[in-house]
Amino acid sequence: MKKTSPDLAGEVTPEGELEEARLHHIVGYQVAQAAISTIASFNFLVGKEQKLRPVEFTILALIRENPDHTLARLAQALAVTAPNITTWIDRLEERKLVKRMQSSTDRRALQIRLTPLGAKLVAEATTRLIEGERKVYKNLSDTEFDTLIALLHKVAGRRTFN
Amino acid sequence: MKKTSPDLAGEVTPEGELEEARLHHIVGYQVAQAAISTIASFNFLVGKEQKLRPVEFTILALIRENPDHTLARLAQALAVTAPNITTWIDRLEERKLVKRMQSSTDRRALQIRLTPLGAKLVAEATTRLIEGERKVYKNLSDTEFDTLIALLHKVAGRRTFN
DNA sequence: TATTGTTATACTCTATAACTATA
DNA sequence: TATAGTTATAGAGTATAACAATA
Repeated sequence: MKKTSPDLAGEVTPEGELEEARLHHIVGYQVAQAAISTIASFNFLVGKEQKLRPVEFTILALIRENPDHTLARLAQALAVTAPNITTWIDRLEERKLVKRMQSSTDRRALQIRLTPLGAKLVAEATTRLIEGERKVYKNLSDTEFDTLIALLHKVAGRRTFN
Repeated sequence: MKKTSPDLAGEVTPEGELEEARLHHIVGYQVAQAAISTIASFNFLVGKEQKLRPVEFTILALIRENPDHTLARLAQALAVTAPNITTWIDRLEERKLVKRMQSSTDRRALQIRLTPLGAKLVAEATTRLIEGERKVYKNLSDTEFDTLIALLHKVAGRRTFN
């Protein structure tokens, strides 16, 4: 990679190291940059082999955690719209990974559960990820790893601002 | 919100608290969940008012940090394809926020710089975000906040796995 | 009258392929 | 022959609106 120097045209901005440093203190920026890494890591560890996208794993994981959730609550947890979640669940149901079940108390609502196949897939993917991430992110100590997860969980808990 | 109990159909998965706990130890999962929060936070703090999307802010921020980067390197930093970055830069250039400049050493390459207007926008957005996020994520102490950012930076640094 | 979920549809985003200009 | 960037185009993802069924 050859180093280049630009034709300064006068109407560009001058440098400022202070400004540069400030960007590193924005959580959203760092989360976005970290997400690029974790998505690539996911695809490397499980995505290709299990034919599972990050979103699909997250959906399965959320269903796994909240087996009695309705589609509406699942959509809220993923911050996507209702028609959107319908499409994703359609696809997962076609692959026999999840199953829509009618609520016994509210006949409008559907509840989503993993099938044994879906549960198996999530379990396998989870194992691969837990073991794989420790290797991928071996620049973090075990303590740092656990701290990071705890702090991210705190961030994720905040969903409303006013 | 009414609590419901599903019609168990026999082919659904039984529960398992151990499995549930394991999901929380996947960095990618926690990053994805945190990103939902930080994107919502961004839109609340600057997105609407400055008509800037998270991606656009990230692009401007990256240009701000690396003013001599070529489009190719910018695309790599964002993990998007070349045609994709062309479109984003087109839009930002139309708004007079960035400027393409021909490299003096490689006549194929273009280097991207912020215009004064672009630099002003990033600076303002940065200020809003730094102040705003501290309020939004007030469930984190200042120390935790700094630790989180440092650890995310470590994660973001890992981009290749083999 | 409000809510759950689906369908229809349009819009945005992203990726692949083909092209040019230059190295 | 390989690389930087653009254009053209198709596919995937997402959102809004309208609808049926139920609360």
